Amino acid sequence: MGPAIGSDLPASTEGLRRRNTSLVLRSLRQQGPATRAELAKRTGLAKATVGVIVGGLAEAAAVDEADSVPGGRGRPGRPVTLTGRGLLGLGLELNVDYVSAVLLDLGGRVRLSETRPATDAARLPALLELARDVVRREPAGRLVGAMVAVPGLVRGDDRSVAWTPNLDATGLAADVEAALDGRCGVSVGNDANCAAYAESHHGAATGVAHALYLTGTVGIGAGIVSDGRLQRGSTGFAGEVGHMPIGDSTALCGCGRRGCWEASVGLHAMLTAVGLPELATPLRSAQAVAARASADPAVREALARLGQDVGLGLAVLANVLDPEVVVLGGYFVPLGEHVLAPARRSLDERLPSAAQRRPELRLSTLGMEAAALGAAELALEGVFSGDVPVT
Amino acid sequence: MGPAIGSDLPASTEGLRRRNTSLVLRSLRQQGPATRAELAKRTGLAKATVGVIVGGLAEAAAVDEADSVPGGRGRPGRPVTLTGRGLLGLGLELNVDYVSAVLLDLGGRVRLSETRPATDAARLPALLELARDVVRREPAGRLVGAMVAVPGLVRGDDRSVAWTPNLDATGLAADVEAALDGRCGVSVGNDANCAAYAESHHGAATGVAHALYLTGTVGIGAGIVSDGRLQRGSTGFAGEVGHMPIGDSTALCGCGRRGCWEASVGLHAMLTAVGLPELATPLRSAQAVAARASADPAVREALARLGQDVGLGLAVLANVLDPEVVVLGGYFVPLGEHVLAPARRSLDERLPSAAQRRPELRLSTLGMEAAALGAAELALEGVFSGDVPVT
DNA sequence: GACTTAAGTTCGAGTCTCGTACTTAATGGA
DNA sequence: TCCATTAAGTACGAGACTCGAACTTAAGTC
Repeated sequence: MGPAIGSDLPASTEGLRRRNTSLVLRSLRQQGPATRAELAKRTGLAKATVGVIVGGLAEAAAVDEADSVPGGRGRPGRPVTLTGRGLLGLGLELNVDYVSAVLLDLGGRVRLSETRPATDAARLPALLELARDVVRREPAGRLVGAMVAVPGLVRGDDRSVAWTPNLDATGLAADVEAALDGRCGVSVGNDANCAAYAESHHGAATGVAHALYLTGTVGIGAGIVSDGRLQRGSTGFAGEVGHMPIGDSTALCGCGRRGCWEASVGLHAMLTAVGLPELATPLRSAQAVAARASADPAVREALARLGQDVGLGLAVLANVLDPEVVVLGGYFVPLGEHVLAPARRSLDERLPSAAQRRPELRLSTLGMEAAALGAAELALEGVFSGDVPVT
Repeated sequence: MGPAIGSDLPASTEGLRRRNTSLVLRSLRQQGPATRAELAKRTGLAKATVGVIVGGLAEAAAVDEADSVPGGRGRPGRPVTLTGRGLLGLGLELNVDYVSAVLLDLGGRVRLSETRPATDAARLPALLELARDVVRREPAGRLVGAMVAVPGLVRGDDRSVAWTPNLDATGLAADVEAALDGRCGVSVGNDANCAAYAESHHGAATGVAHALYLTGTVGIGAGIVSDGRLQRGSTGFAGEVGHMPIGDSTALCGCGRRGCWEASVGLHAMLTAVGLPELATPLRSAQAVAARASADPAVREALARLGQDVGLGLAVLANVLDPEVVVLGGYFVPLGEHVLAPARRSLDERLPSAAQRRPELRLSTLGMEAAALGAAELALEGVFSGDVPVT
């Protein structure tokens, strides 16, 4: 009759423990270190239960116990901190002109991160070598999972890739799994989705449950975080906003149609509008434009028109999704307020009613490694959600 | 650090039982009646556990046991059916020109349903009286919850209403709660959201996990069901698609701006396009238009243009949300293929890549009571999700 | 140095799931 | 007709877990 809701796995008493363990972990992540007694109050669990759970977490090297801090009345508590030394998530990114890797621990600290340039046939070998290197350099701790971010359409199975521009990603998950000696499962994700997840955990939308991430390169892609979860859609292709019919309806898009949003606000449209050439990477191109903008009012003017179309598309997205924060990444970052300010204005003009407030527009703070970082965070997700046992 | 994910309530052993009970209930709802042994296979629970759980459900009059059906080898099983006589959800709708109520049991059967015309100051009293009547006529069974659907912006708390056109909904939840003698909690929901939920359980998108519902009256509203859950957004206003800048960018909207989608595809735009007058209700108006369309090619032509703009907006929504099925409700229903066919065409033209398939476009099958039915279904949700104990 | 306060642990009771063994109710062949 | 076979459902004990109460421990306070 109805669609599937909630987990469809039977819950055993061990599942119960996992659930409550995840409760403690999330409390430590969101509200910071706390004594067992405080944790009991925060989670609603009994003191005794928290004691057992923290014991298990300490054994798995997920938490560390600080010295007691005297000061108040009564026996002082010993604060428990989520350091997560023992549990690691690996995030990888396979992109058109580079590969990168981020090794993240459960405490949210980046243990290692590296980006290497790579193109064409050298790409996949470079990624596999990078993965091997990173894992080899940090032998301590258990690798909980790994995820590869790819600029393309990833199916709902989190493994197979339906379509990628300019690069081949068939068999990617299996290749990476082999490179890691099968130390953990490997999944594949869309780069915008991964970056969106990263922004909602480490970046400009940290702690925001409803966030939208927009990345600008040659194409335009979005990642949707709703209620803290990534929205994937029925086939995994949600957030493919580049070809929405928005902006200049006569603009010719790379896809052959007219009026796609990215034909108005993609990298090429921006460069044509300001009259500057494309450089080696989108980021370099945008930096050059930003540098020119401070001197040339015509460039600023062109960027303002671009920003207006950005705002127009964001108005659509805001009306549909009602996000709290919108993060702009990719080539938008160097352009900063040149695009943000007019985007805010056209967004304001397009908000439906007085009751609705404008979502906050922010710039990404994570740089090139946003996608890999988000992939790592997603690799660790199972622990925080209680799906993966800590012990 | 990160946003809240998953339930933040501690899980006790009773919670475990609720969870597994909900597992059995969902299996019965989705896959139909089954013997205890079959249920054990379907859910992954032990036979003994299923036995205990079914016992509890039978005691609460949630399931009924049929006679054993011989035929195969071995002892025949006794199929357990989800009749849900004992557990009821009440759905109400407060609309501009009518109020309605649906009393639904856990088995998904509509026990009672009624719609009464009401306007202006008589609206709220009519709703309260209707609620009292309906509950009085079905005294057996436990009322698990009630929900009121309202055409307006409902905040994330599921109680307070931020904005409604042409009607007052302040204190609505409390008033209904009082009318029901506090027999159950009452929440408030957006009518498009409720209707969307109804379509994904009883209507044209039954069993579809990613569905989009679009209602057409004077305004245009959407309800988003993603992974079986309603998407509400950060403030509860997700799906307010009427004022997206789509369609004829010069069309003047009731909100004072130009280019809103509903200025192109709302009821008034449609009537102006075909040159027919507005009747008492949107449905009547649309029926008159449909009647005229079969004779008048100019009307068909106008509806085709309208359908094109409908498809344009759906293309945007499909790109963002990737739904499996889109259900059109409200005034679109009488117009049927006059609008659907051109909408499908313009949607096809706008799909980004070969990898992506077009979502199926269907007409709502639920009629006037869609919203109230969905509200009732939502009132029962807590039982299926395991949040509300059955006993 | 005794008292107070609060953190953390120990322990027994209660609840739940699970696997195994058992009972029950049908079929099918001798 | 009777008995083996098959499969559904139940009874029961083991194991895991949470919880509250009692207890121990480590500080500050009088």
